[in-house]
This record gives sequence, C-alpha cells and structure tokens, in this order.
Amino acid sequence: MISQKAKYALRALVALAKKPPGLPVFIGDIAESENIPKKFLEQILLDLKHHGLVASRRGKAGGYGLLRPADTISFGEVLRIIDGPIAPLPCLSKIAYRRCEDCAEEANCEVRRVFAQVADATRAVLDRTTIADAIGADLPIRLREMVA
Amino acid sequence: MISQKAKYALRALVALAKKPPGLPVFIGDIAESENIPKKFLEQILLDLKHHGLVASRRGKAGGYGLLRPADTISFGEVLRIIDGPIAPLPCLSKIAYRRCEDCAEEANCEVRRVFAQVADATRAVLDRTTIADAIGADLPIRLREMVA
DNA sequence: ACTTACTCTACAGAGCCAATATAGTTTCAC
DNA sequence: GTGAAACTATATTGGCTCTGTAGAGTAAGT
Repeated sequence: MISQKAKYALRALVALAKKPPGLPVFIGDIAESENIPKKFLEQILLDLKHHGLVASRRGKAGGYGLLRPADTISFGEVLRIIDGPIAPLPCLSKIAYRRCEDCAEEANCEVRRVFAQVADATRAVLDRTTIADAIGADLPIRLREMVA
Repeated sequence: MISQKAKYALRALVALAKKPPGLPVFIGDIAESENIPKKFLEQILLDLKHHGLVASRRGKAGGYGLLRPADTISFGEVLRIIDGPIAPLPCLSKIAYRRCEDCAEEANCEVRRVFAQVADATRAVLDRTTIADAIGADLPIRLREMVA
C-alpha cells in the first residue's frame, strides 16, 4: 500500500501537468479540484519543490508549476521522495540498502530471492511510467508488451 | 515494504518445508535457527494454523508441520494472511476493495491506472511462486520468461 | 499598505507494529 | 498421577508512522 501522501502527490502532479505549462496554479485550486486538504498539500508540494520537481512563485499571482517536463518525472521518483524506498525488503533497496539483521546469509535467503523478482517487476512499471504517460491514456509501449 | 511479521512467517514456512514432512518441528527450534523471537513466532504460527496452512500437535512430542504440500502455498496467500491486501491502493484490492474517498472518478483516475499495472506485476510473482519454488533454486518457468 | 499566497516548524491524535507478559490447556514420559 | 514440555490465547506495552492542523512568518503584486 502506498501512503495517502504519495497518492496526493501524484494526483497533484498529474493535475499540474494537465494545465498549460508556465502559468502557476494556486495550491487552493489543486486542493479543491483534487479533494486534498490544503494545508497537507502545502507540505507535499514544498517537499516536491525541495526535490526539484516543481517550482513556485509567491504573492498574488503566485502558484505552483512543474519544473521539469511531465515525461521526465517518473512515478518511481515521486514515490521515493514521499514514501521512501520502493523495495519490499530493506535488503533489496538500491537507494537505502540495509541488511536484514535477523537473516543469516543474504546470498541464499529464499525469501529475498523471491522478493527480488517482485522488486524488479514493480520498478519496471514505476520507473518507466511518467506523469505524461499517466495522462496519455496508455502505458509506454515497452510495458504494454510485457503485460500483454 | 512487507512487515517483519510476514518475513518471519515466510521464513518459518520455508524452514518447515525443508524438514521431512510428517514430523512436527518445535517452535523453539524454528525460532532459534531462523532468529525469530519465540513468543512472536507463536502468534504467527497460530495465525497460519487458523488459516489452514500448518497443523500442530501439543505436548511433549508436539510441534508444527505444513498442513498442505509446499507447492500449494503461494507467497501471495501468506502475505494476505499476515499483512492484508497486496494491492498498492485500496481501490485495487480484489479481496478487500474499498473506494478511494477522495478520488472523483475511479474509471479515469490516472494514478489508479498506473498502479493497476504494478498490482498485476506483483501478483504475477507472488501468486505463482510457492514455498516449494522458493526452496528450489529458481522461479517457475512462466516467470523466468517474463523477467528475462 | 494591503491582500493574497507561498514557507516553515511544531505538534497532536489515531492507529499500527513488534515484541513481551501472563495465564492457561494438552500431551506424553516416567 | 505428577511434572515437564509444548502449544493456545488474550492483553498490554512502547515506539513509531501517518494524516492532518495550527500558527507565525515571508514575498510579491496592485
């Protein structure tokens, strides 16, 4: 299960990507149209800003906008910012590897071997699917082939 | 991330599957060899017993054993028992569907569409890989093709 | 100046997770 | 039968995370 916060972040990014680029969008507008608590969304957008995904302008004609093109922002990147590692086990994370302390030998851990496949399959989707892909009705071609 | 509890459950089932079937194994033995807190493992095995995966005998020559062949117990089944739904969003769960309350229209929710692919990919691994597969060095043939 | 909107830090309530405690009940060996 | 070994069951604890709120502050435009 991904967190509510990550879901909000993705929905907000999708909403931003749908608007004409360049024009900033009010937090309040996104919050209302996407049914997200405004104060909570502020935190989320700030977080995304600190990671360089969006930019903001203050003042009366302020608001938020995508800083990078929508087809360069992957779902995986957003999830890692908000929720942390995607891997199902700490010993399978690429960005935050941590040995399982209770596990004797990592190399021949049966559980790890199986979840490595899960991690690969998950990353295949999340790291290749961008916000732009999500808005276009379908997934990227490479993925469509895999799923078919 | 799967819970520690689920990891313990899977490791315990793998350990049981490695023993000759029929002979019960002490909780204490599994706990020691797998580095799992004994009292915690008791809860876990009890849970698995209530769901028909393992059986137990009490008394001095007691212990636990698999109730079903190892090749009929999938990782997905165990995870659902211990951790609940596998789906990354409540609105994607097959066993515990729940509408996302803040989401306007489920049918054209971009986030949902992407995570549906994640859910499918995850289930492809977890529901087809059994405890027996995990012990045998490799994954089932169908999966090996998908990952390749 | 004044309004609007973004920025930042702190915090609080709820619920979950991992583990432990405690008090049984059953079975077998002797 | 008596006791030890082992499973059964429920309650509780401490810590943590998640979701959301509060409030004071800062910047930009009119």
